[in-house]
Amino acid sequence: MGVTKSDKFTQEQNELSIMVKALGHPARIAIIEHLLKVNSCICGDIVGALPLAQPTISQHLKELKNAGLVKGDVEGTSVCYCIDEKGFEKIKSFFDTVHSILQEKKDECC
Amino acid sequence: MGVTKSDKFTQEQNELSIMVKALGHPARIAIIEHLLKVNSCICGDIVGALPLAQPTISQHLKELKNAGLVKGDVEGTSVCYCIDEKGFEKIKSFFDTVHSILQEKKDECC
DNA sequence: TTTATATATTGCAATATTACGATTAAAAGA
DNA sequence: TCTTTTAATCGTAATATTGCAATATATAAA
Repeated sequence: MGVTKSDKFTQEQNELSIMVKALGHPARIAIIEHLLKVNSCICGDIVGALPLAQPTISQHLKELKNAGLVKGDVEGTSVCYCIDEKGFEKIKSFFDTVHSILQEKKDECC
Repeated sequence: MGVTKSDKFTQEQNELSIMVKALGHPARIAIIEHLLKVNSCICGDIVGALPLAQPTISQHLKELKNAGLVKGDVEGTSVCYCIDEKGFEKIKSFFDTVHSILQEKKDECC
């Protein structure tokens, strides 16, 4: 039905999947990579750097913001976007845990 | 248009986003967590462990398999699913990189 | 105040995803 | 062979996502 049964899963599972899902699009990966590359935080010139129209990028930025992966500071007419470390820490800690569990039980599987 | 413009992004961005996207659903997070919990690899009793119907889980497993995050070994009538470490290594290495870049440029941002 | 600039929002078309009942396929056992 | 068991596939309904043109909004500059 196109509708995820969120109520059937834990809050942690839902929260994690929302953050991870926000990175499940090449444009949003590209936005994050761009924000990492320019070493101060960057404004709307993300639009110039990506091959998508301004409204599309604005929408992607909104999703990244909702997921807690990006912050936006208004500065006059423009907006300064930058990475929200807290979100990335949460994701990283999940994958770190997966990795260490896999290390422990090395070779038990297929 | 509901269609991602993959051709406008790098192969790495596309591949990473496909793997990450596969984890962008609470059921698929739950499947991975389940596979980590049972310390030998587990078969179709994932269906018993999750609050979704068998065809739905089969579909989620297929997506995880396509993304290279899970492997399935046929064993008679049943199938033994387990985590594909290689996929998780790739994802982890992305988030490790993000983390270390963020460490370097501590406090430059918003 | 008018104008220019930068972003966000709206509305919509095309496509993708989620979920599951019904069915099929494939191997094991009677 | 027939039956049972397990998992995949098909078909379909409901909903979500992607992308952009057009438009709105908001601040700065003239």
